Amino acid sequence: MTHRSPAAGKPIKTAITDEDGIDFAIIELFFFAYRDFTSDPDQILADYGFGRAHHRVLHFVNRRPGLTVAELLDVLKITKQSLARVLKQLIDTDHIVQLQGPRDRRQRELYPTAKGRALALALARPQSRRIRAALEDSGASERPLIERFLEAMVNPELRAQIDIVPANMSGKSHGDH
Amino acid sequence: MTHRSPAAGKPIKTAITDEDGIDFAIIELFFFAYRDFTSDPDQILADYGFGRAHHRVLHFVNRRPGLTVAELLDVLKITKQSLARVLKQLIDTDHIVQLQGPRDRRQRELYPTAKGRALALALARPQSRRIRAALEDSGASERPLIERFLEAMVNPELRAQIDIVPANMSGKSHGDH
DNA sequence: AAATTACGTCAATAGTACTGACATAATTTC
DNA sequence: GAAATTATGTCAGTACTATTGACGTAATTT
Repeated sequence: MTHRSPAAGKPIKTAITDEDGIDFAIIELFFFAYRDFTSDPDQILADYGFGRAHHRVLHFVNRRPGLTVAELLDVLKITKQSLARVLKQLIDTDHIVQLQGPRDRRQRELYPTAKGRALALALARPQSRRIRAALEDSGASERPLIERFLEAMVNPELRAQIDIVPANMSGKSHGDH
Repeated sequence: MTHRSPAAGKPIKTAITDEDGIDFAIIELFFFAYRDFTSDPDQILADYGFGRAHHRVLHFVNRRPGLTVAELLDVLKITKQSLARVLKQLIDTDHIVQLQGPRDRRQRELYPTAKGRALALALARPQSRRIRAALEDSGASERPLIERFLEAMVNPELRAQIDIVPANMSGKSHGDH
């Protein structure tokens, strides 16, 4: 089986290019960029026995303290069962606490503890450093443009999730969407 | 267990912000953007019984026809065993063929078939559309800037992988790195 | 009182990844 | 030519993240 099987098609020896107007350059850059962007926190998480799923939960609980389980599922686009294990571990290790919802007592509002806040910051630090360096490389004044591009990459109907974020205003000023 | 366990820390009710100079806005945008960017091909892949791993292999074999297994492992940053199953499936379904290396007969050069090329294009099409739309939203002239930013997000020592790509020159002209 | 909602949990399964070990063929080195 | 190294393939075992389906409980709504 080291060679081609009898019914196999002929090998194409030319590289795929921008034929059909496909933007392979940016597709590939996006893959590499995200691969390395997530590699920073992955190393820290390994020390805790956590994975990427824990990071995402921790991030959003810190960003929107008091969100409910249902809201978290909606943001992460995963199922209840997938969240269960990860959330349980974060609660057992005292990174997150849940409080009974004030209006609806069935709901669990999720909050970070001091420990959970500290870990979220530690995980975000190398990512933020990478972003700052990349912004400087491409001209520091270009931040709003990068933000607009990334936001435009998100499905329009899901962009509402972004703007839920309470207070990330430090010169954003993109009130035009 | 619906409430806090006795030893649990106190809930923090304020949202994490740009304290410590952490760029949460872009961290989060990058997560959302990549989530939706990969959701397009994921739907197509499901029809074939393939996953994201198949997509990545297919992409790079089309981008660098004739690359060897070792080179592919290096680009994907996964292990031989992880690649094995995915690559075998792509070969069995006649999307990829392997030829004996001309210089070194131990090597397997990987090439796409017409079928594999077609699938790679089909997977890239919605992603490219998304990128084009996002570029238009942020001003069509900003493409080189977005490219520079994404490239700067990649680990410097790994940037060599990007430039291996044979011919994606359609007005790139960023020969300054 | 009945239906619905929010959440939790159990069981079974899948996809992607890992480490470690071992085998084979081809090339390189001594 | 024999020995070491290299490129690849494969086997066994494990882990993490995710899935679907089913069921249970408490609280709210109808």
